[in-house]
Amino acid sequence: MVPRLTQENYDLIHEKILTAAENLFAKKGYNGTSMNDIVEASGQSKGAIYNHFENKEMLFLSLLEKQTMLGLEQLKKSFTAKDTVVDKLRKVLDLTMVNSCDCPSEVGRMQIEFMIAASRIKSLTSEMKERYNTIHDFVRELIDEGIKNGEFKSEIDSESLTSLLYATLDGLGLQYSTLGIDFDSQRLKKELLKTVFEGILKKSHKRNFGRLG
Amino acid sequence: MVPRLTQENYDLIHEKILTAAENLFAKKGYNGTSMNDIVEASGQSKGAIYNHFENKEMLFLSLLEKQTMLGLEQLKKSFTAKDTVVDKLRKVLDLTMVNSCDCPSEVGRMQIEFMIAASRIKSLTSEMKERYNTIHDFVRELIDEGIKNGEFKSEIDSESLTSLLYATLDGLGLQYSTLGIDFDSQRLKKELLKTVFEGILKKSHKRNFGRLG
DNA sequence: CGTTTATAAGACTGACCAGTCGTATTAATT
DNA sequence: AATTAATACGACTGGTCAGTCTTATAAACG
Repeated sequence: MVPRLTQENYDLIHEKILTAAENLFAKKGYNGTSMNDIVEASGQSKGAIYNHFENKEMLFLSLLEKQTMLGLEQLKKSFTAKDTVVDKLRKVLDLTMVNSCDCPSEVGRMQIEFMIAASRIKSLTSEMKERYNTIHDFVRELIDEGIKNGEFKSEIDSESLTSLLYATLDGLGLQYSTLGIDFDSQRLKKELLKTVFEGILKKSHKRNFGRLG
Repeated sequence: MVPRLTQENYDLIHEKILTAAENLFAKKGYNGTSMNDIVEASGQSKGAIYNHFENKEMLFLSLLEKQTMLGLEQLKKSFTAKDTVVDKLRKVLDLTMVNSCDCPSEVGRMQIEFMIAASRIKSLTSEMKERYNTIHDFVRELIDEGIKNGEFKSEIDSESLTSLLYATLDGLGLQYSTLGIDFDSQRLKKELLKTVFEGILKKSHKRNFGRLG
């Protein structure tokens, strides 16, 4: 390998492309953003972009991968030793609701849009599934932990419940981003927690939940 | 007006276009279906299609409108006098889960795709919002009825709960149609009902619910 | 210093697609 | 039968866009 640029310059360009793409996808969506838009915004040439990323889809997946990893990392860091599972789930909800409802970065929206575009393409679907499973498993493990440590009723089905929780968040994000429905996300979050935890918490833990919720 | 065709012929062509479009949108999605596809499948000319529908978006909205109305009509017909609100909500869920999870017609999927495409266009967003409100209000009225007749706890917020319920269904449909996640929809439905109604039903109604759920 | 080669540049290509427009057809009217 | 006008027809247009390809540049190396 005889690179034309130093590693730092290469990385700089890589980052410039990613940053420009991230802003554009967030602002104009996946389909609404053309590669030429990214050329213009990044100040890099088309040749450069196609040298760094195989195609538009792979560029998007890189972005998604990065965001997922950052999100999970952030969550794990925020967990403390004395957090109950409910506390932890509340933190997951905090992060996800910010992304899906207040949409500062519109991560949720562009992800949903891409999922739909990608769902026609087999290779991409499996990559998206993997990413979905990463997050899904993270939540399911928390719920399992709650069953094990006696916070939640033992008869609940953690698999189904995870699907439902995650689907709800996806759905809220979808409604927000497509219809622009201005949810009072704080109130909604409270209601979601109250309703769901009312159904799954053991009686002995409900008083404790009420104090915190 | 001096129509070339008899009203019956006109209606026949109208229906042919709608039927062809419905199948194509369901199979290939909104973006994946070109007007030429619809020309081919319907056996009608482009001119004919643009004579019947202002443009692709309006054709799609006609379809959506029709499906919404049919769905609500079907629901209302299925309600009986001795149905509790829980029974009625279960019927709503039945219909929606069939559309969003078993996806025989992929209504949910193409709707979601269109919502995303349409959300960049102001005029369409308001039409989608109207449609959303129709269904949302239908569910909210049911929940209010449940609060009034004493089935549900009086402190629940019917507005938030409706958003949550509907978002969950949208989210499940999204996950199914984009990731092809093969939910056991019967199990999920049970879990959703159990969790949510555990949280909102008054104690005096819970035994009754358990018998039915 | 000249060769090699990874990388960048950006004009260009080929395919697609929503929508138009001039023409043809035929039902209703006179 | 002739006229009128709603409707159908389908080749065509103008524009978009992902991705390619040729050329240019500059870092590394002998």
